[in-house]
Amino acid sequence: MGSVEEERPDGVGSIAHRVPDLGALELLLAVARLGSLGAAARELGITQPAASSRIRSMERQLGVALVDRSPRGSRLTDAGALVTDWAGRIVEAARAFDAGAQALRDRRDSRLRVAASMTIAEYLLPGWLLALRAGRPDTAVSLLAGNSAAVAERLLTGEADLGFVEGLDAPSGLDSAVIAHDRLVVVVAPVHPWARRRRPLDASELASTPLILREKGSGTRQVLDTALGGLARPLIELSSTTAVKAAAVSGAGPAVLSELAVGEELALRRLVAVPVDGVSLARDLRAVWPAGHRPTGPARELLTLTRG
Amino acid sequence: MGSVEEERPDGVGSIAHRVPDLGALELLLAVARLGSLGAAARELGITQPAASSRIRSMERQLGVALVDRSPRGSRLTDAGALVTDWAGRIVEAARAFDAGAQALRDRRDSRLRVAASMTIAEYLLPGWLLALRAGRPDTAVSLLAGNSAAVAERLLTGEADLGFVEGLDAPSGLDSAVIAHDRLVVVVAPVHPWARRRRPLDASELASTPLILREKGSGTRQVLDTALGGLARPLIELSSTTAVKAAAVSGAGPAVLSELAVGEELALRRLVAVPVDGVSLARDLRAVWPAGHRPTGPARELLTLTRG
DNA sequence: ATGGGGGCATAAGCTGGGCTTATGGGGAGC
DNA sequence: GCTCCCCATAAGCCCAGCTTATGCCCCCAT
Repeated sequence: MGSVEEERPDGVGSIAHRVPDLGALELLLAVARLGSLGAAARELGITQPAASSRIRSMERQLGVALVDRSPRGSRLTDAGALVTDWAGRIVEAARAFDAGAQALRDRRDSRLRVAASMTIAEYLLPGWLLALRAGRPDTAVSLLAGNSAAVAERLLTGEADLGFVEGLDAPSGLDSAVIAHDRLVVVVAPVHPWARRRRPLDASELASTPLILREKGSGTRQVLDTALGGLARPLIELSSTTAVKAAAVSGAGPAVLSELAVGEELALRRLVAVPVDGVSLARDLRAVWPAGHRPTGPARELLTLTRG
Repeated sequence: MGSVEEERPDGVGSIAHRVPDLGALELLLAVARLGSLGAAARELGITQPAASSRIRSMERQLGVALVDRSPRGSRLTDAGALVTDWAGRIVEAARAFDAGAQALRDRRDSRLRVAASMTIAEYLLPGWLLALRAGRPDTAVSLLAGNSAAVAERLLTGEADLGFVEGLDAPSGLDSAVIAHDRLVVVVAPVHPWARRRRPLDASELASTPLILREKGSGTRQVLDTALGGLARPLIELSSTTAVKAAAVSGAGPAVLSELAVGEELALRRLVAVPVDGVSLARDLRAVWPAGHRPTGPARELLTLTRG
């Protein structure tokens, strides 16, 4: 009201200006945990005035009082407790990001070299890396992402210690253990006619409908092509899972994705799963390693984590 | 190696310096979606050089090439696709944060005033608000968090249109619909002796063990006290779910929390659930409204979302 | 072949947010 | 009453990120 600014209809567009940055959120979490601005500042290696000012500017930005200050410490307000919890989820995602990014970078002198398919690297590995870091903080992990064949090759040439692939059968020359199951799902935006569909799609219907797909060569695409007999018709081909999801959410058409990739979207009903019949879209997720060389050390540790 | 910096053992402490800020992550997502730095820049309302420089500094920070630039556009590298997906999850959490924060602030002239218990406000409402915003972008929602009694009062005095509470029975004077089920769980860090325990805990054992708890008066605490006959022994009392989780994860002792609150921690094995027997820790999550006044308009919309 | 447009990079300069140091006031405990 | 631990304010510094102004490259259409 009264501000000209952009022509954005408030709620669309850059969220970064409306959400405090990660440093501020971490600070808030520290304040919640430690009960004082000064203590939180010390933990983060900044000075108390810096913490004080940062919390205050966060309160100004959000328009809500977050902490009750007193000469004996600071406690969260009710709103502050909520905000802090929401902040925790952002920070959690950031930690997963960091764990993954570090593995992408560490290529040198890593004690554990992992090769994984895209889907697994995207959705499962960061969590595993976090858990591993919790138990073995000094284990440097490197990550190479590629398709099943690339993973197998890395293992056989000794460039990787442990691999993860999705698919119906284990690559030859490798031992494997099934660690989880996955399934491709057909998803549409809630506004799409298929969202209300009860009668399952069959193979021919799926094959004759233009779909939003990953490009040829991706594991997801291969499974679908195989299931349909090489007939999947692309509406558009996109280069990343994220792009496919975004297109589907925006209503461009039906997409086919791993259920790992759309779990959250389904929960939030940004996407709706369409029942499918007569098409085998299931696949296993496997840990793989060179035949006869049971994983030891950090690799064994990681393998244990993945099976729980 | 070679840098003095902090005495932090790399992996501990402030994550904010190792993770690009939200603006950069949003930019990366836009680049992935639109296929060009310039187009992404336009969408975010910045200039092309700004986008170029920001992506470049993000690549420098992460030590990984994210996009392949060409005179005809930019595409993600393999590593970039991974990073973009991980970034998407941070941004998603940020959107939930924003939706929640906006509801905390909007107190005035909101078309839908919601009152909710802490647990529901923390874990479920942001997702609902996002979904609501997707369908009805112009619905201003305000959120008041409080215990069941407070929620009931807000509804009865007309200060709120729709409420959400957790508990065994619906407050009197209100109509209600069960929208989900919840259960308190006993959780410990993986290093805690109870983490390997097979034999379920019984009520007396739980009552005689000092626990990390929310403070008296919180809904979670009340359910536990009731289940144990008012006997829960606090090891420490903390003011927020986040603080309780952090204490439990750090191994301070067993904590009792809603399973909604610890879902992610259990999945990542940062916490382990301890089996419990002979203590009724289940509770319903209910939508509530003044008796006889079925929700209409935006309230009905939201109610539909919660049952999906 | 040639000009235009879309794509990206580099350079120079400005601004503001977030940091620091320095200082002051308020409550609790020995 | 002295001391310690809170927090707030003020003044100044610095760098990250933005903008404007260029230039190069490639493709395509005229």
